[in-house]
Amino acid sequence: MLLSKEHEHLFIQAAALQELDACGIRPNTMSYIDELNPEQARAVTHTEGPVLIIAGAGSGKTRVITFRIAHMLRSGVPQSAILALTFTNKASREMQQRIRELTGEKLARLTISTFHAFGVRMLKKYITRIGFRENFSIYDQQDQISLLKETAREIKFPLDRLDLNFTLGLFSKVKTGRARLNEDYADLVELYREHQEHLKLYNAVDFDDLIVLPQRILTECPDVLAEVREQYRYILVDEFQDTSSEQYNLMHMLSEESRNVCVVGDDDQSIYSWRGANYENFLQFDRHYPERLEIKLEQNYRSTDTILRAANEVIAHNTNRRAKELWTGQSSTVPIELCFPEDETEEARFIARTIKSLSVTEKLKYHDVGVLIRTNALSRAIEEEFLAQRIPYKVSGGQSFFSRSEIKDCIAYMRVAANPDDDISLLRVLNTPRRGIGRKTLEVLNEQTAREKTSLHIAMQALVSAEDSPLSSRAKADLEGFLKLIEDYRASFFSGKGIAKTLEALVDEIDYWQYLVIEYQRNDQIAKWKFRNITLFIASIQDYEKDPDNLDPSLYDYLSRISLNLRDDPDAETGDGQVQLMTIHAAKGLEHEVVFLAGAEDNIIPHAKSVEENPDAMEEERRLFYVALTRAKRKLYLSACRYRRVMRERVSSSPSPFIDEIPSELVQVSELDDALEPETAVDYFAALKNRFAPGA
DNA sequence: AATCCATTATTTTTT
DNA sequence: ATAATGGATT
Repeated sequence: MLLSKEHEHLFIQAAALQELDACGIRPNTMSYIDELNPEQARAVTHTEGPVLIIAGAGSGKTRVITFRIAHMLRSGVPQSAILALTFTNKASREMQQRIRELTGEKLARLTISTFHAFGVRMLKKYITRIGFRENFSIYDQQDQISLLKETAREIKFPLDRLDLNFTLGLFSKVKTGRARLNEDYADLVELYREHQEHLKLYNAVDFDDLIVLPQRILTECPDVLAEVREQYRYILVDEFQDTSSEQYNLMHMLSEESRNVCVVGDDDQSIYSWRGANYENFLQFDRHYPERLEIKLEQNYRSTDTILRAANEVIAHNTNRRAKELWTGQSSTVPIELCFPEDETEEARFIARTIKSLSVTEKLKYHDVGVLIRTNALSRAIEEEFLAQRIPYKVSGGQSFFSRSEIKDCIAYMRVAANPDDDISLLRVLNTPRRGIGRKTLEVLNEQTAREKTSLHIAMQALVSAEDSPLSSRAKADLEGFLKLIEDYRASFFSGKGIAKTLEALVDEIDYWQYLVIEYQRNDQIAKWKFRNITLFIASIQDYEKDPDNLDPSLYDYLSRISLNLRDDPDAETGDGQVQLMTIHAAKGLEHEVVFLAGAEDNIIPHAKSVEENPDAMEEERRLFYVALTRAKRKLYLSACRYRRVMRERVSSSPSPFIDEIPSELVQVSELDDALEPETAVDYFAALKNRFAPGA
């Protein structure tokens, strides 16, 4: 190919104009075409047939996708015919928002959702076709771990020989066809079978099922397949590099006939292989859609030349990638800044101080700053410093509001009301608050469930009414009371009373407040704080119920939102004027004027555990580092501590090997001036005190 | 038989 | 620092 860059552009521009012509749209009515470069325009206007868009970091991918959908709508494609699949809920919300702004239309019939949320939609509609009952529960990792423990106990699998996380990961691979239970894992075969059987018994599905079961429906019910294909004639997949084989298969099933499928991705930003993301999908796409149009977006509009060169150099060390070179017109003399703080406290202090001074000297707004970390655990020191320095910040990800024990208790009650066979949730609330149902009673119940192959709820009903019940009359009475509670509130949740109102009454009836007071008698502040969280939770359910955009506000719908993280976190504030603190994974797709990468150390990135488990992970860790670098628009800071507190010990730490892959002329090592002013020290303790004892 | 209390091991990333 | 487990206590 001897065409110069400009010639190539002209050539592609001409092709884009032709596409427009073919749709009967005159270019001058499509003003936004002028805002796109030729490749982008082509990607927007080529709506028929398969398209593969390789979109480098910062190449305007989101613009292309939103413009493309807007363009299709303007060309007369009905909203209901379009299915846009994203990877995270944040991405799908954002896409919805941007398209709404662009078209100025209500988008009630447009489907933009994550693969998992789409799976839930399908299951809600069709799950009875494959022998499941309605009102299924969705089990997250936590629930799955509890279930695995229960199952192991039941079949007397020695718990101390069971690595729960490893086993769960293996089971997930088995279910999605990425591993087999061969002779190495012969002892796990029974456990796996029992585990799956329990899921079905409890009318529960896991995250993998959300992708696998819809495929089963489509395979077993040709009428459903035809119906769904007929509806979604245009399919778009964002973050294609993060799709798993199962997700790919689902997408392929839907688009095989219409062939209008557009996938957008960047292999250099594939950072979810631990969740099944499969690089092979690019090759698979080439095979399944040989007539596809391939478009490469390589012009970067985000970062300075310095940052981009560093990122390019780093990622070039990976061997497994499609050739690609990002370029930008934005030259810069501002170097990447690297520093070596003594420990994580000093690192946090450095970050906080730098942000403060930039906000004065450069008039930088807090929300233009992103602080990236490899693991959630690294956030603590930084959060404490931000609190001390009164820097407003927002953490995305990590321990969310919904994983607090008091909220989980509420959710478990709601889940049991929706699906009484959900043993895992039932076990959680059975004796919370304490109602005298303890170990011995549970033993009897467990015997019954194992013998009769039923859920706990059914076993309880049987034992309460049985004449020759092995239970004491007191235990019987306690169980009976519990069953009646569940039955009453189940009815109430499904009556017109409202979810929030019912939950409020339930919390009141079980006297959860008293329970908190007893559980936390040494610290009544905590009890107050937790009860306040419940109040917030109830209020957020009320908001959900009042929201006119929710077509069908039911308990069931609300619970699936929560399981998919599709919810409005009452903790999350506007985000305006707040420094964004998050993991690199959570930062994908975002950009910030100034980025700090904290903990750029060996064993953190690359993460020791991930490399130890799987040597191939090295390249993925490098991609992760690459993603971190390319989030920055103007200025990038890297910091690597000399020592770090790991658990309770202070261990020495060395810089990440990836730092050495950045050309040294792009980097400036900066000295730390670590004088801590006395009044800041006072503030620090005041802030801490305020944090742990609010209002005191 | 249920609950209380001290000792022990445990931290990757997310739908 | 937190959560789960096992032994002592009511």
